[in-house]
Amino acid sequence: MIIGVLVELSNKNVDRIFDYSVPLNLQKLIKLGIRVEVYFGKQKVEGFVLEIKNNTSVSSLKEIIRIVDSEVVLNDELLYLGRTIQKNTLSTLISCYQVMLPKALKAKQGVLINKKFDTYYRLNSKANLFDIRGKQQDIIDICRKKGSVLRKELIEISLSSLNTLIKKNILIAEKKEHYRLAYNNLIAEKKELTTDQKRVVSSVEMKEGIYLLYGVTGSGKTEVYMELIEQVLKEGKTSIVLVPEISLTPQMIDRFQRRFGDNIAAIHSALSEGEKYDEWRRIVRQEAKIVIGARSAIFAPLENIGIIIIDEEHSDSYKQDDSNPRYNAKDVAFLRAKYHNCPVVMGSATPLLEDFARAKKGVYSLLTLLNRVNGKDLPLVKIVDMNDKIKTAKGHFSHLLIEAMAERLEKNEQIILLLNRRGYSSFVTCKSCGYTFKCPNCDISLTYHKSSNTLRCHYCGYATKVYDVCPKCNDKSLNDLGIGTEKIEEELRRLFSQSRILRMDFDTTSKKGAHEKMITAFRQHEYDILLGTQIVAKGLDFENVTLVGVINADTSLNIPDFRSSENTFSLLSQVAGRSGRSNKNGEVIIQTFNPDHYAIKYTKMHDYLGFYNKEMAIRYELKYPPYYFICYIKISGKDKENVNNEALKIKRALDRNINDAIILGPSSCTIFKLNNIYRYGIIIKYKNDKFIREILNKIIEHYKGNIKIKIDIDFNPSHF
DNA sequence: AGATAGCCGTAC
DNA sequence: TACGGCTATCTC
Repeated sequence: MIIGVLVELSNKNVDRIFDYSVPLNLQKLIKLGIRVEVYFGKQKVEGFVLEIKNNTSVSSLKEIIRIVDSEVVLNDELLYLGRTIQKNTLSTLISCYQVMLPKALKAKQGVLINKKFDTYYRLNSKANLFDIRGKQQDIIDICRKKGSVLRKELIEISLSSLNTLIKKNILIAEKKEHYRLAYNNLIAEKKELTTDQKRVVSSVEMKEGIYLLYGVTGSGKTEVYMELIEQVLKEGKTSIVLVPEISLTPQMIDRFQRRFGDNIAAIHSALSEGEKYDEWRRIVRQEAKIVIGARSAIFAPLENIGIIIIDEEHSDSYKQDDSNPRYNAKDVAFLRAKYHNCPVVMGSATPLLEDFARAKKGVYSLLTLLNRVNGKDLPLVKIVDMNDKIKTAKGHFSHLLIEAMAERLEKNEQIILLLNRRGYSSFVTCKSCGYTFKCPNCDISLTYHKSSNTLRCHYCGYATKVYDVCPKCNDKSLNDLGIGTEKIEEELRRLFSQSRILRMDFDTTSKKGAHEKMITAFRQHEYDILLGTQIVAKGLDFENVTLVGVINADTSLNIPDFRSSENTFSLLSQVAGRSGRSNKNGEVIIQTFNPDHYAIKYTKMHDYLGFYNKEMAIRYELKYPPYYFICYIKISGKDKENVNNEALKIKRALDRNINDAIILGPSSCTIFKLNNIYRYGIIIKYKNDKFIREILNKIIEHYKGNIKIKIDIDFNPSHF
């Protein structure tokens, strides 16, 4: 028997199959997708068995050292997914398999994470139970009753009696594996669905198909998901629910647990690697049938999947963009749904433009929920023009916002304040009028480069000198790059010294469980005002919140990214949706330097369709998705000259080989120099991807032996 | 990734 | 001619 092994080394030069022979005694244990340990050169490495065959062209074969797993870790479906993701993302095949598995199963890191065991005792059936009294008798009674009893429970009766019984060979110890997490298996009531929700549920056919559920904030999308999952569960099938990490709160998990008990497995970043490993094994053993998790949960080793749900589908967190493989969990969801012949349901109050376009075109089926479950209208949105100095006397707070806050506090209602920090500090804004420098070619904010003291466009490479006077208002207050939550908190305490203020941002929530505690405290009205960054915008459901204030709507508008308007509209609409979710009417106040910007205007009107039409026209004009696909190529290395030269060579090669595409760059990346590595980017806008991967593959092949130049390729990047 | 073989410069 | 650093090549 000969097997083809993919070794666990992340290098393009060894990212292929190497043949090994298998000693006779191990042959019957070899399966596709199992891991083996082999000598590779002089080093011992682990690898995945991807081929089982009888012959090879290799003249001298080595034998494998051992089989690592008792069970297959990559089933046929996962093996297939890995190959497909490799083809689509042009990453190494090994990285595609590694991304599917918990770190505990990764060579090197894995050895530190073990399964946890508990000791149990049971009665020795051959033991002589004559002449036993007192506490020993109590222990024996419990063991007789329960069969197998946890050591801890018996110690509570008497440690010495337990030890005596063990010594007399009356009790036999057993090791049982235990999971680090526990779920209640009590299954609670479910809510009666509204007519709207029922209509949506009944429109989903349980076969291959992609649905886009467009439902306004508070329209009860989660109830729809749970109803669909219940149907699937009744058929004996399994489900995956993807949510952005930020909205995978304990409340969310709790909600699913109350409905589905210990059928669920929740995978999120707050879990330790050991806990993730345990959840993974519960899934493999088919003990968990509903997997809830962020991006990587799409690789849950479930069999017989009946539905895949993608909540907040507009979220950019479904795309992995910081390391290889740069995959999108949505694409993987579509592959898995096809494999299992089941539907994918993607839901959002502000669907990603591309997805709504596909729904309109009929590629996806559109489902809508236009009314809130509570029967109330969406909250009233007021816009404050911060250019108007008379309105903004008190620091970052307009009079209108201060008055509205005072009014709500008077009524003992709660307030959420959003400090928009997205894209913080990369662009230059005028402090007095809010003017931002933009690229004349791309309509994208210019980024400040300190080293050369220039403003640059990261799309086309356009560069200009930094002005010290604002061209719009001639004021000399350029370059004030944003504000921090601490500063706002200070102002707040001065303005509302009687109120209880809770600040929530990435600094205050980094500790395990801190996020949950804060949310619970706010829900129980231990605080009046919740001040935070994006973290307060998503999915939270507080019934006493009647006012949402946005301190600065503009920062995310000025990000040098063609999606900045969409992201701003999305963020503002989402945070607005936190207001008035229960029986009290809600209000939203948005402070901005760009009151006439369409992203702000359509937020005010709660008009997703209006925004969609306007933004689509711009995308068409500027040749952005969904009219064009985008591929971003990053070329990096230590030698600036060398990197620049190679980037130019790549650009020329692309120009020669691709004809119906627009190729921009090379231009320097947002962080041009990082750890002494220089980075250049090339953007390809294309319609037909047939030849793109072919030529990019050749470029990768050409540079794979070159240690000086690193090439990263990102198809459909979520941002630049 | 990590080991090794080949190539060139410099030091005696 | 001996040593060392740099680079290209190979690992079943």
